[in-house]
Amino acid sequence: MGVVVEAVEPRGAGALLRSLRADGTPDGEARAVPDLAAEVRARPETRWVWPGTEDVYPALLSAGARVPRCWDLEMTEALLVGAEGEWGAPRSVRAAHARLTGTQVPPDPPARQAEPPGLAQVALFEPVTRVLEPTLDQIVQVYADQQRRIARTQEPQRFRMLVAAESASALVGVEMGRAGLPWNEAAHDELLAGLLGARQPGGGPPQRLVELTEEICRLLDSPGLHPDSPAELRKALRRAGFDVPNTRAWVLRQVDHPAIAPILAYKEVYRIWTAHGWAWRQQWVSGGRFRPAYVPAGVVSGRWATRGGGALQIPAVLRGAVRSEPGRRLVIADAGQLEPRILAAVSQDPGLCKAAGPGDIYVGLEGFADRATAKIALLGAMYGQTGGQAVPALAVLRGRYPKAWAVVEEAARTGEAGGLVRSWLGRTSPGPGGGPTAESLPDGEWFNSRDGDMRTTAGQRARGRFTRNFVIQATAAEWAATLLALVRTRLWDVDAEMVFFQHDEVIIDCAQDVADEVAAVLTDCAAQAGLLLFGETGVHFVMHAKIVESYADAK
DNA sequence: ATCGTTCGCCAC
DNA sequence: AAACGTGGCGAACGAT
Repeated sequence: MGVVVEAVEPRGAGALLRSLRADGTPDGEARAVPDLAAEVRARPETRWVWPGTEDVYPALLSAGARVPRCWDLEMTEALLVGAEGEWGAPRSVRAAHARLTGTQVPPDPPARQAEPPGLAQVALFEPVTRVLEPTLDQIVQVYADQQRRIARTQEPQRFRMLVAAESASALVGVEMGRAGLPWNEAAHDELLAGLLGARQPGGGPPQRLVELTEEICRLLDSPGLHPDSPAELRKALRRAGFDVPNTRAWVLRQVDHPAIAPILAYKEVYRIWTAHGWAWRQQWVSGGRFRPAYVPAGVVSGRWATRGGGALQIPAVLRGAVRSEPGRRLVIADAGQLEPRILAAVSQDPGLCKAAGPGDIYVGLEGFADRATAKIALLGAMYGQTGGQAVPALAVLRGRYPKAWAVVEEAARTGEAGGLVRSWLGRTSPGPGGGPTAESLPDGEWFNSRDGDMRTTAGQRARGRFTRNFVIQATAAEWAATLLALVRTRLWDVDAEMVFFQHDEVIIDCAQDVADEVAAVLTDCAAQAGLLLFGETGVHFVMHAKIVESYADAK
Protein backbone atom coordinates (compact mmCIF):
# COMPACT_ATOMS: atom_id res chain seq x y z
CA MET A 1 0.00 0.00 0.00
CA GLY A 2 1.12 3.57 -0.47
CA VAL A 3 2.10 5.50 -3.53
CA VAL A 4 5.54 4.85 -4.98
CA VAL A 5 7.36 7.94 -6.17
CA GLU A 6 9.50 7.58 -9.26
CA ALA A 7 11.65 10.29 -10.85
CA VAL A 8 11.65 10.23 -14.65
CA GLU A 9 14.20 11.48 -17.11
CA PRO A 10 12.59 10.81 -20.49
CA ARG A 11 14.92 9.33 -23.10
CA GLY A 12 13.14 8.74 -26.36
CA ALA A 13 10.57 6.01 -25.82
CA GLY A 14 12.39 4.92 -22.70
CA ALA A 15 13.56 6.67 -19.58
CA LEU A 16 16.01 6.77 -16.75
CA LEU A 17 14.17 6.12 -13.49
CA ARG A 18 14.99 6.43 -9.84
CA SER A 19 12.76 5.59 -6.89
CA LEU A 20 12.34 8.25 -4.23
CA ARG A 21 11.36 8.25 -0.57
CA ALA A 22 8.65 10.46 0.84
CA ASP A 23 11.09 13.27 1.62
CA GLY A 24 12.46 13.14 -1.89
CA THR A 25 15.75 11.41 -1.15
CA PRO A 26 16.69 8.61 -3.57
CA ASP A 27 15.88 5.05 -2.68
CA GLY A 28 18.12 2.87 -4.80
CA GLU A 29 20.10 3.49 -7.96
CA ALA A 30 19.07 4.92 -11.28
CA ARG A 31 18.03 2.39 -13.86
CA ALA A 32 17.26 2.63 -17.55
CA VAL A 33 14.03 1.27 -19.00
CA PRO A 34 13.51 0.87 -22.74
CA ASP A 35 9.75 1.48 -22.72
CA LEU A 36 8.34 4.06 -20.32
CA ALA A 37 4.76 3.39 -21.45
CA ALA A 38 5.11 -0.24 -20.44
CA GLU A 39 6.37 0.83 -17.00
CA VAL A 40 3.43 3.19 -16.59
CA ARG A 41 0.95 0.48 -17.53
CA ALA A 42 2.55 -2.04 -15.20
CA ARG A 43 2.73 0.22 -12.15
CA PRO A 44 -0.55 2.08 -11.64
CA GLU A 45 0.20 2.99 -8.01
CA THR A 46 3.19 5.16 -8.94
CA ARG A 47 3.45 8.93 -8.83
CA TRP A 48 5.65 9.89 -11.76
CA VAL A 49 7.85 12.91 -11.12
CA TRP A 50 8.81 14.60 -14.37
CA PRO A 51 9.75 18.02 -15.74
CA GLY A 52 6.65 18.90 -17.76
CA THR A 53 3.49 16.92 -18.41
CA GLU A 54 2.88 18.63 -21.72
CA ASP A 55 6.20 17.33 -23.04
CA VAL A 56 6.11 13.80 -21.65
CA TYR A 57 2.51 12.68 -21.56
CA PRO A 58 1.39 12.86 -25.23
CA ALA A 59 3.81 10.13 -26.27
CA LEU A 60 2.69 7.92 -23.38
CA LEU A 61 -0.95 8.34 -24.35
CA SER A 62 -0.08 7.47 -27.92
CA ALA A 63 1.47 4.28 -26.60
CA GLY A 64 -1.72 3.50 -24.71
CA ALA A 65 -0.47 4.40 -21.24
CA ARG A 66 -2.72 6.56 -19.10
CA VAL A 67 -1.02 8.02 -16.08
CA PRO A 68 -2.92 7.90 -12.77
CA ARG A 69 -0.87 10.60 -11.03
CA CYS A 70 2.19 12.72 -11.56
CA TRP A 71 4.21 15.55 -10.05
CA ASP A 72 4.76 18.29 -12.59
CA LEU A 73 8.04 19.90 -11.54
CA GLU A 74 7.72 22.96 -13.78
CA MET A 75 4.20 23.75 -12.63
CA THR A 76 5.23 23.28 -9.02
CA GLU A 77 8.29 25.46 -9.52
CA ALA A 78 6.12 28.27 -10.90
CA LEU A 79 3.86 28.05 -7.85
CA LEU A 80 6.83 28.01 -5.48
CA VAL A 81 8.73 30.93 -6.97
CA GLY A 82 5.47 32.87 -6.83
CA ALA A 83 5.02 31.99 -3.16
CA GLU A 84 8.61 33.04 -2.51
CA GLY A 85 8.03 36.48 -4.00
CA GLU A 86 9.74 35.80 -7.31
CA TRP A 87 6.69 35.46 -9.50
CA GLY A 88 7.56 34.84 -13.14
CA ALA A 89 11.09 33.54 -12.49
CA PRO A 90 12.11 30.74 -14.90
CA ARG A 91 10.38 27.48 -14.02
CA SER A 92 12.35 24.83 -15.88
CA VAL A 93 14.07 22.11 -13.90
CA ARG A 94 17.43 23.40 -15.07
CA ALA A 95 16.52 26.87 -13.84
CA ALA A 96 15.39 25.49 -10.48
CA HIS A 97 18.59 23.50 -10.21
CA ALA A 98 20.67 26.55 -11.09
CA ARG A 99 19.01 28.54 -8.30
CA LEU A 100 19.71 25.63 -5.97
CA THR A 101 23.40 25.50 -6.84
CA GLY A 102 23.97 29.19 -7.34
CA THR A 103 24.83 28.99 -11.01
CA GLN A 104 23.56 30.94 -14.00
CA VAL A 105 19.76 30.58 -14.31
CA PRO A 106 18.70 29.87 -17.92
CA PRO A 107 15.58 31.70 -19.15
CA ASP A 108 12.52 29.66 -20.05
CA PRO A 109 12.04 28.91 -23.75
CA PRO A 110 9.39 31.06 -25.44
CA ALA A 111 5.86 29.69 -25.29
CA ARG A 112 5.21 27.33 -28.13
CA GLN A 113 2.96 28.34 -30.97
CA ALA A 114 -0.54 27.07 -31.51
CA GLU A 115 -0.45 24.02 -33.73
CA PRO A 116 -3.66 23.48 -35.67
CA PRO A 117 -4.27 19.76 -36.11
CA GLY A 118 -5.00 20.16 -39.80
CA LEU A 119 -1.64 21.77 -40.44
CA ALA A 120 1.07 19.14 -40.31
CA GLN A 121 3.90 21.38 -39.25
CA VAL A 122 6.78 20.99 -41.63
CA ALA A 123 9.66 22.22 -39.55
CA LEU A 124 12.27 23.73 -41.85
CA PHE A 125 14.70 23.70 -38.97
CA GLU A 126 14.47 22.60 -35.39
CA PRO A 127 14.07 25.59 -33.11
CA VAL A 128 17.46 26.18 -31.54
CA THR A 129 15.91 27.81 -28.47
CA ARG A 130 14.86 24.47 -27.01
CA VAL A 131 16.42 24.29 -23.58
CA LEU A 132 18.75 21.53 -22.58
CA GLU A 133 16.82 18.72 -20.98
CA PRO A 134 17.58 18.23 -17.29
CA THR A 135 19.47 15.18 -16.06
CA LEU A 136 17.90 12.64 -13.73
CA ASP A 137 20.17 13.88 -10.99
CA GLN A 138 18.87 17.41 -11.40
CA ILE A 139 15.29 16.14 -11.45
CA VAL A 140 15.86 14.26 -8.19
CA GLN A 141 17.51 17.23 -6.51
CA VAL A 142 14.88 19.71 -7.59
CA TYR A 143 12.09 17.42 -6.39
CA ALA A 144 13.70 17.11 -2.95
CA ASP A 145 14.22 20.87 -2.86
CA GLN A 146 10.57 21.46 -3.73
CA GLN A 147 9.56 19.24 -0.81
CA ARG A 148 11.65 21.35 1.55
CA ARG A 149 10.34 24.63 0.15
CA ILE A 150 6.74 23.46 0.39
CA ALA A 151 7.35 22.63 4.05
CA ARG A 152 8.35 26.26 4.54
CA THR A 153 5.16 27.70 3.03
CA GLN A 154 2.46 29.06 5.31
CA GLU A 155 0.16 26.09 4.76
CA PRO A 156 2.17 23.10 3.52
CA GLN A 157 -0.80 20.73 3.54
CA ARG A 158 -2.80 23.03 1.34
CA PHE A 159 0.14 23.65 -0.96
CA ARG A 160 0.60 19.91 -1.45
CA MET A 161 -3.06 19.68 -2.35
CA LEU A 162 -2.52 22.46 -4.86
CA VAL A 163 0.40 20.66 -6.49
CA ALA A 164 -1.58 17.43 -6.69
CA ALA A 165 -4.62 19.14 -8.19
CA GLU A 166 -2.55 21.13 -10.68
CA SER A 167 -0.57 18.07 -11.75
CA ALA A 168 -3.79 16.14 -12.26
CA SER A 169 -5.11 19.10 -14.25
CA ALA A 170 -2.06 18.92 -16.47
CA LEU A 171 -2.83 15.27 -17.21
CA VAL A 172 -6.45 16.13 -17.95
CA GLY A 173 -5.36 18.94 -20.25
CA VAL A 174 -3.31 16.59 -22.43
CA GLU A 175 -6.03 13.93 -22.45
CA MET A 176 -8.72 16.45 -23.33
CA GLY A 177 -6.69 18.01 -26.11
CA ARG A 178 -6.24 14.57 -27.59
CA ALA A 179 -9.88 13.52 -27.24
CA GLY A 180 -11.29 16.69 -28.76
CA LEU A 181 -14.79 18.06 -28.55
CA PRO A 182 -17.24 16.32 -30.90
CA TRP A 183 -17.99 18.83 -33.63
CA ASN A 184 -20.70 18.01 -36.15
CA GLU A 185 -19.76 19.68 -39.42
CA ALA A 186 -23.21 19.28 -40.97
CA ALA A 187 -24.86 20.93 -37.97
CA HIS A 188 -22.22 23.68 -38.07
CA ASP A 189 -22.95 24.24 -41.77
CA GLU A 190 -26.64 24.52 -41.09
CA LEU A 191 -26.10 27.06 -38.33
CA LEU A 192 -23.70 29.08 -40.48
CA ALA A 193 -26.13 29.06 -43.39
CA GLY A 194 -28.88 30.38 -41.14
CA LEU A 195 -26.71 33.14 -39.71
CA LEU A 196 -24.53 34.08 -42.69
CA GLY A 197 -26.43 32.95 -45.75
CA ALA A 198 -24.75 31.34 -48.71
CA ARG A 199 -21.00 30.84 -48.62
CA GLN A 200 -19.09 32.63 -51.39
CA PRO A 201 -17.05 30.35 -53.65
CA GLY A 202 -13.91 32.50 -53.43
CA GLY A 203 -14.00 32.67 -49.64
CA GLY A 204 -15.25 36.26 -49.64
CA PRO A 205 -17.96 37.64 -47.35
CA PRO A 206 -21.08 35.46 -47.33
CA GLN A 207 -24.42 36.55 -48.74
CA ARG A 208 -25.90 38.06 -45.59
CA LEU A 209 -22.82 40.21 -44.90
CA VAL A 210 -22.89 41.51 -48.45
CA GLU A 211 -26.57 42.44 -48.11
CA LEU A 212 -26.08 44.10 -44.73
CA THR A 213 -23.12 46.08 -46.06
CA GLU A 214 -25.20 47.36 -48.99
CA GLU A 215 -28.03 48.34 -46.66
CA ILE A 216 -25.69 50.17 -44.28
CA CYS A 217 -24.02 52.04 -47.13
CA ARG A 218 -27.41 53.07 -48.49
CA LEU A 219 -28.84 54.18 -45.14
CA LEU A 220 -25.71 56.18 -44.28
CA ASP A 221 -25.39 57.48 -47.82
CA SER A 222 -21.79 56.27 -47.87
CA PRO A 223 -20.95 54.11 -50.89
CA GLY A 224 -18.03 51.74 -50.34
CA LEU A 225 -18.14 51.98 -46.54
CA HIS A 226 -16.51 49.10 -44.63
CA PRO A 227 -18.71 48.48 -41.59
CA ASP A 228 -15.88 46.69 -39.78
CA SER A 229 -13.72 49.80 -39.82
CA PRO A 230 -14.48 51.78 -36.65
CA ALA A 231 -12.95 54.93 -38.14
CA GLU A 232 -15.07 54.84 -41.30
CA LEU A 233 -18.18 54.03 -39.34
CA ARG A 234 -17.64 56.92 -36.93
CA LYS A 235 -17.09 59.33 -39.79
CA ALA A 236 -20.25 58.24 -41.58
CA LEU A 237 -22.29 58.52 -38.39
CA ARG A 238 -20.89 61.97 -37.71
CA ARG A 239 -22.05 63.10 -41.14
CA ALA A 240 -25.48 61.72 -40.26
CA GLY A 241 -25.46 63.91 -37.15
CA PHE A 242 -24.31 61.44 -34.48
CA ASP A 243 -20.93 61.95 -32.84
CA VAL A 244 -20.18 58.71 -31.01
CA PRO A 245 -17.02 58.24 -28.92
CA ASN A 246 -16.53 54.71 -30.30
CA THR A 247 -18.48 52.10 -32.20
CA ARG A 248 -19.08 49.58 -29.43
CA ALA A 249 -22.42 47.87 -29.67
CA TRP A 250 -23.85 49.32 -26.46
CA VAL A 251 -22.92 52.85 -27.57
CA LEU A 252 -24.52 52.40 -30.98
CA ARG A 253 -27.64 51.00 -29.36
CA GLN A 254 -28.30 54.45 -27.90
CA VAL A 255 -28.23 56.10 -31.32
CA ASP A 256 -31.58 56.59 -33.03
CA HIS A 257 -30.85 56.05 -36.70
CA PRO A 258 -32.19 53.44 -39.14
CA ALA A 259 -28.65 52.26 -40.00
CA ILE A 260 -27.97 51.14 -36.43
CA ALA A 261 -30.00 47.92 -36.64
CA PRO A 262 -28.15 46.58 -39.70
CA ILE A 263 -24.82 47.70 -38.23
CA LEU A 264 -25.43 45.71 -35.06
CA ALA A 265 -26.58 42.73 -37.08
CA TYR A 266 -23.42 43.03 -39.19
CA LYS A 267 -21.16 43.08 -36.13
CA GLU A 268 -22.70 39.96 -34.69
CA VAL A 269 -22.58 37.99 -37.91
CA TYR A 270 -19.17 39.25 -39.00
CA ARG A 271 -17.57 37.89 -35.86
CA ILE A 272 -19.10 34.46 -36.37
CA TRP A 273 -17.76 34.42 -39.91
CA THR A 274 -14.20 35.44 -39.05
CA ALA A 275 -13.80 33.69 -35.69
CA HIS A 276 -15.89 30.52 -36.01
CA GLY A 277 -16.76 30.14 -39.68
CA TRP A 278 -15.64 27.79 -42.42
CA ALA A 279 -12.00 28.88 -42.34
CA TRP A 280 -11.85 28.30 -38.60
CA ARG A 281 -13.28 24.81 -39.03
CA GLN A 282 -10.83 23.99 -41.77
CA GLN A 283 -8.04 24.89 -39.39
CA TRP A 284 -9.23 23.44 -36.09
CA VAL A 285 -11.70 20.63 -36.71
CA SER A 286 -10.52 17.27 -37.96
CA GLY A 287 -12.20 13.90 -37.91
CA GLY A 288 -15.32 15.42 -36.41
CA ARG A 289 -13.46 16.78 -33.40
CA PHE A 290 -12.44 20.28 -32.37
CA ARG A 291 -8.99 19.93 -30.87
CA PRO A 292 -7.65 22.99 -29.12
CA ALA A 293 -4.47 22.84 -27.06
CA TYR A 294 -5.26 23.44 -23.41
CA VAL A 295 -2.85 25.19 -21.08
CA PRO A 296 -3.81 24.25 -17.52
CA ALA A 297 -3.04 27.09 -15.11
CA GLY A 298 -2.14 29.23 -18.11
CA VAL A 299 -3.80 32.27 -16.54
CA VAL A 300 -2.30 34.18 -13.57
CA SER A 301 -5.27 33.15 -11.45
CA GLY A 302 -4.67 29.47 -12.21
CA ARG A 303 -7.51 29.21 -14.67
CA TRP A 304 -6.87 27.28 -17.83
CA ALA A 305 -5.95 29.02 -21.05
CA THR A 306 -6.00 27.60 -24.56
CA ARG A 307 -3.64 28.00 -27.48
CA GLY A 308 -5.49 28.55 -30.69
CA GLY A 309 -9.00 27.88 -31.82
CA GLY A 310 -10.67 30.11 -29.29
CA ALA A 311 -11.91 27.13 -27.32
CA LEU A 312 -12.96 29.16 -24.30
CA GLN A 313 -15.25 31.40 -26.33
CA ILE A 314 -17.44 29.11 -28.38
CA PRO A 315 -20.37 31.43 -29.19
CA ALA A 316 -23.71 30.39 -27.76
CA VAL A 317 -25.32 30.45 -31.21
CA LEU A 318 -22.94 27.78 -32.52
CA ARG A 319 -23.17 25.32 -29.65
CA GLY A 320 -25.62 23.24 -31.63
CA ALA A 321 -22.62 22.03 -33.63
CA VAL A 322 -21.34 20.19 -30.55
CA ARG A 323 -23.20 16.90 -30.86
CA SER A 324 -22.69 13.42 -29.48
CA GLU A 325 -22.05 10.47 -31.79
CA PRO A 326 -24.71 7.77 -32.17
CA GLY A 327 -24.97 5.66 -29.04
CA ARG A 328 -23.26 8.28 -26.93
CA ARG A 329 -24.31 11.26 -24.85
CA LEU A 330 -22.83 14.48 -23.60
CA VAL A 331 -23.02 15.07 -19.89
CA ILE A 332 -22.68 18.81 -19.45
CA ALA A 333 -22.32 20.20 -15.97
CA ASP A 334 -21.61 23.64 -14.65
CA ALA A 335 -21.02 24.75 -11.10
CA GLY A 336 -23.81 26.96 -9.89
CA GLN A 337 -22.78 30.37 -8.54
CA LEU A 338 -19.26 29.16 -7.88
CA GLU A 339 -17.51 32.39 -6.98
CA PRO A 340 -19.97 33.65 -4.36
CA ARG A 341 -19.84 30.21 -2.76
CA ILE A 342 -16.06 30.39 -2.75
CA LEU A 343 -16.29 33.75 -1.00
CA ALA A 344 -18.58 32.21 1.62
CA ALA A 345 -16.22 29.29 2.19
CA VAL A 346 -12.99 31.29 2.45
CA SER A 347 -14.49 34.03 4.62
CA GLN A 348 -16.56 31.75 6.84
CA ASP A 349 -19.04 34.58 7.07
CA PRO A 350 -21.92 32.93 8.95
CA GLY A 351 -24.68 34.74 7.09
CA LEU A 352 -23.17 34.09 3.67
CA CYS A 353 -22.50 30.44 4.49
CA LYS A 354 -26.14 30.11 5.47
CA ALA A 355 -27.24 31.64 2.18
CA ALA A 356 -24.87 29.34 0.27
CA GLY A 357 -27.01 26.27 0.88
CA PRO A 358 -28.57 24.05 -1.73
CA GLY A 359 -30.78 26.84 -3.09
CA ASP A 360 -30.07 30.04 -4.99
CA ILE A 361 -27.46 32.00 -3.04
CA TYR A 362 -28.75 35.42 -4.10
CA VAL A 363 -32.30 34.61 -3.01
CA GLY A 364 -30.90 33.57 0.34
CA LEU A 365 -29.24 36.93 1.01
CA GLU A 366 -30.99 39.21 3.47
CA GLY A 367 -31.44 42.95 3.54
CA PHE A 368 -31.67 43.56 -0.19
CA ALA A 369 -34.67 44.81 -2.13
CA ASP A 370 -34.63 41.84 -4.47
CA ARG A 371 -32.47 39.07 -5.92
CA ALA A 372 -31.05 41.29 -8.65
CA THR A 373 -29.80 43.86 -6.14
CA ALA A 374 -28.26 41.15 -3.98
CA LYS A 375 -26.46 39.78 -7.00
CA ILE A 376 -25.10 43.19 -7.98
CA ALA A 377 -23.76 43.66 -4.46
CA LEU A 378 -22.04 40.31 -4.26
CA LEU A 379 -20.52 40.44 -7.73
CA GLY A 380 -19.58 44.08 -7.25
CA ALA A 381 -17.72 43.22 -4.06
CA MET A 382 -15.74 40.50 -5.85
CA TYR A 383 -15.02 42.53 -8.99
CA GLY A 384 -14.36 45.85 -7.32
CA GLN A 385 -17.28 47.81 -8.68
CA THR A 386 -17.46 51.14 -6.92
CA GLY A 387 -19.96 53.29 -8.77
CA GLY A 388 -23.47 53.35 -10.10
CA GLN A 389 -26.40 51.57 -8.61
CA ALA A 390 -24.11 49.15 -6.77
CA VAL A 391 -23.20 51.72 -4.09
CA PRO A 392 -26.21 51.32 -1.76
CA ALA A 393 -26.24 47.56 -2.32
CA LEU A 394 -22.57 47.33 -1.36
CA ALA A 395 -23.30 49.22 1.85
CA VAL A 396 -25.93 46.62 2.74
CA LEU A 397 -23.47 43.81 2.02
CA ARG A 398 -20.85 45.42 4.22
CA GLY A 399 -23.29 45.73 7.12
CA ARG A 400 -24.88 42.32 6.88
CA TYR A 401 -21.95 40.18 5.81
CA PRO A 402 -18.92 41.82 7.42
CA LYS A 403 -16.59 38.82 7.33
CA ALA A 404 -17.12 38.26 3.62
CA TRP A 405 -16.71 41.97 3.01
CA ALA A 406 -13.48 42.01 5.01
CA VAL A 407 -11.88 39.26 2.90
CA VAL A 408 -12.23 41.10 -0.40
CA GLU A 409 -11.55 44.53 1.09
CA GLU A 410 -8.35 43.38 2.72
CA ALA A 411 -7.20 41.82 -0.53
CA ALA A 412 -7.96 45.09 -2.33
CA ARG A 413 -6.07 47.21 0.19
CA THR A 414 -3.08 44.88 0.04
CA GLY A 415 -3.06 45.20 -3.72
CA GLU A 416 -3.36 48.98 -3.64
CA ALA A 417 -0.36 49.11 -1.34
CA GLY A 418 1.67 47.01 -3.79
CA GLY A 419 1.49 43.82 -1.76
CA LEU A 420 0.86 40.21 -2.65
CA VAL A 421 -2.20 38.08 -1.92
CA ARG A 422 -2.71 34.33 -1.87
CA SER A 423 -5.48 31.96 -2.80
CA TRP A 424 -6.84 29.39 -0.36
CA LEU A 425 -4.36 26.68 -1.38
CA GLY A 426 -1.45 29.08 -1.73
CA ARG A 427 -1.22 30.41 -5.27
CA THR A 428 0.40 33.83 -5.03
CA SER A 429 -0.51 36.84 -7.11
CA PRO A 430 2.14 38.43 -9.32
CA GLY A 431 3.70 41.61 -8.00
CA PRO A 432 2.84 45.03 -9.41
CA GLY A 433 3.96 45.18 -13.01
CA GLY A 434 3.58 41.46 -13.40
CA GLY A 435 7.09 40.50 -12.39
CA PRO A 436 8.90 42.21 -9.56
CA THR A 437 7.26 42.07 -6.18
CA ALA A 438 6.47 44.97 -3.92
CA GLU A 439 9.03 43.95 -1.37
CA SER A 440 11.81 44.22 -3.88
CA LEU A 441 10.93 47.77 -4.83
CA PRO A 442 12.26 50.93 -3.19
CA ASP A 443 10.03 52.58 -0.64
CA GLY A 444 7.55 55.08 -1.97
CA GLU A 445 7.51 53.66 -5.44
CA TRP A 446 3.89 52.60 -5.11
CA PHE A 447 2.58 55.59 -3.26
CA ASN A 448 3.52 58.10 -5.87
CA SER A 449 1.43 60.69 -4.11
CA ARG A 450 0.37 63.58 -6.23
CA ASP A 451 0.58 66.97 -4.57
CA GLY A 452 1.77 65.29 -1.41
CA ASP A 453 -1.50 63.57 -0.56
CA MET A 454 -2.04 59.84 -0.18
CA ARG A 455 -4.88 59.35 -2.60
CA THR A 456 -4.52 56.16 -4.56
CA THR A 457 -3.72 56.51 -8.23
CA ALA A 458 -5.73 54.87 -10.99
CA GLY A 459 -3.03 52.25 -11.28
CA GLN A 460 -3.20 51.42 -7.59
CA ARG A 461 -6.97 51.13 -7.70
CA ALA A 462 -6.73 48.82 -10.71
CA ARG A 463 -4.23 46.71 -8.82
CA GLY A 464 -6.60 46.60 -5.85
CA ARG A 465 -9.38 45.31 -8.07
CA PHE A 466 -7.03 42.67 -9.43
CA THR A 467 -5.96 41.34 -6.01
CA ARG A 468 -9.55 41.59 -4.73
CA ASN A 469 -10.67 39.35 -7.55
CA PHE A 470 -7.59 37.17 -7.47
CA VAL A 471 -8.32 35.64 -4.05
CA ILE A 472 -11.74 34.52 -5.30
CA GLN A 473 -10.97 33.60 -8.90
CA ALA A 474 -7.79 31.70 -8.02
CA THR A 475 -9.55 29.77 -5.27
CA ALA A 476 -12.39 28.96 -7.65
CA ALA A 477 -9.80 27.63 -10.10
CA GLU A 478 -8.40 25.44 -7.32
CA TRP A 479 -11.81 24.04 -6.58
CA ALA A 480 -12.26 23.32 -10.29
CA ALA A 481 -8.84 21.63 -10.57
CA THR A 482 -9.69 19.48 -7.57
CA LEU A 483 -13.00 18.59 -9.18
CA LEU A 484 -11.26 17.53 -12.40
CA ALA A 485 -8.83 15.37 -10.45
CA LEU A 486 -11.65 13.64 -8.57
CA VAL A 487 -13.81 13.14 -11.64
CA ARG A 488 -10.88 11.73 -13.57
CA THR A 489 -10.23 9.11 -10.92
CA ARG A 490 -13.88 8.20 -10.53
CA LEU A 491 -14.35 7.72 -14.28
CA TRP A 492 -11.13 5.75 -14.75
CA ASP A 493 -12.90 2.51 -15.64
CA VAL A 494 -16.06 4.02 -17.11
CA ASP A 495 -16.68 4.43 -20.85
CA ALA A 496 -16.54 8.19 -20.51
CA GLU A 497 -13.97 10.89 -21.22
CA MET A 498 -13.73 14.56 -20.43
CA VAL A 499 -13.78 16.50 -23.67
CA PHE A 500 -14.18 20.11 -22.60
CA PHE A 501 -13.56 22.33 -19.60
CA GLN A 502 -13.94 26.03 -19.12
CA HIS A 503 -13.57 27.55 -15.67
CA ASP A 504 -16.61 26.01 -14.01
CA GLU A 505 -18.10 23.85 -16.71
CA VAL A 506 -17.25 20.31 -17.83
CA ILE A 507 -18.39 18.25 -20.82
CA ILE A 508 -18.08 14.48 -20.70
CA ASP A 509 -18.57 12.30 -23.74
CA CYS A 510 -19.86 8.90 -22.61
CA ALA A 511 -21.75 5.80 -23.64
CA GLN A 512 -25.48 6.36 -23.47
CA ASP A 513 -26.01 3.72 -20.78
CA VAL A 514 -23.56 5.25 -18.31
CA ALA A 515 -24.76 8.85 -18.65
CA ASP A 516 -26.78 8.76 -15.43
CA GLU A 517 -23.82 7.37 -13.55
CA VAL A 518 -21.53 10.07 -14.98
CA ALA A 519 -23.97 12.80 -13.98
CA ALA A 520 -24.10 11.42 -10.44
CA VAL A 521 -20.29 11.31 -10.28
CA LEU A 522 -20.09 14.98 -11.23
CA THR A 523 -22.48 16.18 -8.54
CA ASP A 524 -20.78 13.91 -6.05
CA CYS A 525 -17.30 15.19 -6.86
CA ALA A 526 -18.45 18.80 -6.63
CA ALA A 527 -19.42 18.29 -3.00
CA GLN A 528 -16.28 16.29 -2.33
CA ALA A 529 -14.04 19.00 -3.80
CA GLY A 530 -15.64 21.53 -1.46
CA LEU A 531 -15.03 19.27 1.54
CA LEU A 532 -11.42 18.58 0.58
CA LEU A 533 -10.59 22.25 0.27
CA PHE A 534 -12.63 23.84 3.03
CA GLY A 535 -13.90 21.09 5.34
CA GLU A 536 -17.38 21.36 6.82
CA THR A 537 -18.50 24.91 6.12
CA GLY A 538 -22.18 24.53 5.38
CA VAL A 539 -21.49 25.84 1.90
CA HIS A 540 -22.92 23.65 -0.84
CA PHE A 541 -20.91 23.20 -4.00
CA VAL A 542 -23.32 22.12 -6.65
CA MET A 543 -22.99 21.00 -10.24
CA HIS A 544 -26.00 20.98 -12.48
CA ALA A 545 -25.48 18.08 -14.83
CA LYS A 546 -27.58 17.61 -17.94
CA ILE A 547 -27.58 14.65 -20.29
CA VAL A 548 -27.95 15.87 -23.86
CA GLU A 549 -27.13 15.10 -27.45
CA SER A 550 -26.33 18.71 -28.26
CA TYR A 551 -24.50 21.43 -26.35
CA ALA A 552 -27.31 23.77 -27.42
CA ASP A 553 -29.66 21.88 -25.11
CA ALA A 554 -27.52 22.29 -22.02
CA LYS A 555 -28.65 25.68 -20.81
C1' DA B 1 6.13 44.78 -46.15
C1' DT B 2 6.33 43.81 -41.29
C1' DC B 3 5.56 44.49 -36.65
C1' DG B 4 3.27 45.80 -32.40
C1' DT B 5 -0.84 48.14 -30.61
C1' DT B 6 -5.76 49.20 -30.41
C1' DC B 7 -10.46 48.14 -31.02
C1' DG B 8 -14.27 45.39 -30.24
C1' DC B 9 -16.35 41.13 -29.52
C1' DC B 10 -16.68 36.35 -27.42
C1' DA B 11 -16.48 33.30 -23.19
C1' DC B 12 -16.52 32.61 -17.91
C1' DA C 1 -27.30 50.03 -17.86
C1' DA C 2 -22.33 50.34 -18.67
C1' DA C 3 -17.47 50.22 -16.04
C1' DC C 4 -16.07 45.89 -12.83
C1' DG C 5 -12.17 40.71 -12.75
C1' DT C 6 -9.61 36.84 -16.08
C1' DG C 7 -8.57 35.76 -20.87
C1' DG C 8 -8.36 34.76 -26.76
C1' DC C 9 -8.75 36.31 -31.15
C1' DG C 10 -9.02 38.78 -35.74
C1' DA C 11 -9.12 42.93 -38.32
C1' DA C 12 -7.86 47.61 -38.49
C1' DC C 13 -4.53 50.84 -37.53
C1' DG C 14 -0.21 53.16 -37.26
C1' DA C 15 4.70 53.17 -36.72
C1' DT C 16 9.01 51.56 -38.62
